Amino acid sequence: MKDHVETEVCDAVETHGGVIEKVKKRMPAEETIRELADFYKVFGDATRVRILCVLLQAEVCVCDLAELLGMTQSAISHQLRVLKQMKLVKNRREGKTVYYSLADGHIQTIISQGMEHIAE
Amino acid sequence: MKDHVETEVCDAVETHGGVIEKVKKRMPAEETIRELADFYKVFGDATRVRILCVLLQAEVCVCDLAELLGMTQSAISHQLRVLKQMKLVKNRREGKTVYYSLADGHIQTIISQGMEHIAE
DNA sequence: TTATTAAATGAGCGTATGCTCATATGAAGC
DNA sequence: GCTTCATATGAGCATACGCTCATTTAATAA
Repeated sequence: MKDHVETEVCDAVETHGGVIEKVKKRMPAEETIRELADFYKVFGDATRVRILCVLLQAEVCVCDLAELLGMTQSAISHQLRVLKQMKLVKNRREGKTVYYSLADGHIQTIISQGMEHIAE
Repeated sequence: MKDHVETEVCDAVETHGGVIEKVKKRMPAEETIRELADFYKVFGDATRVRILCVLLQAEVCVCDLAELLGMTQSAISHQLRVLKQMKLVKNRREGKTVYYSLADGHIQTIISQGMEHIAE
């Protein structure tokens, strides 16, 4: 394995090189992929999914979320911040209370899509 | 407001208790949510997304993937294991070479869905 | 058998992540 | 002003994760 610089390709089939070039050309931009991964990362935590499942049903305040999910207000608040940064939820203030709701209709679709897969 | 034991709910609006009960009843099972989060977690890493993007286009072997993505064979192999455990990819052996491909048509849909969202 | 090549895997390490705890902010009432 | 209640946020910590490196497994060929 010391032939030429950036080649670690097995030589089982000679055509690999050609396939590699073709695939490379059609790959999404690195930035796009990174954003996509960051987006899905948000769904990759049970607490956040649970929050989204609640918001799928109703607009609720932080303390209700904490009660519903049996978690600390602080923990919920931290996660809501993540969800908001990724534009998955929005909020509105009413006096001392802050109400959160889904920011986007896609979210329902995305969750359903995942459900379908795990249902096999 | 000290009506029942596990109440940490704010009393901004009296109806919260009712909403909480309703939402609770319609929540997916904990196990389902955990599985869903684990499923999306797999998409939450740029390397794995890149691998999936490659496999979206062609069936390739491990060393081709490593070459394509400019990464170690070991790193790729570790990630392929994760993808396989989650049933996102399947493989077939041909001599010394192992070819990987997508295990499921859903994956295309899921990636597209994410792309749509980040495109805003 | 031994050698070679592709892939898989375990250990270890540095970083990221999700929580807790304490504190800060913001809004209402006194 | 001060107090209370709902929420936000920073620090710290324990765990999870993704890579590297070394080694092992698997298949072929000599």
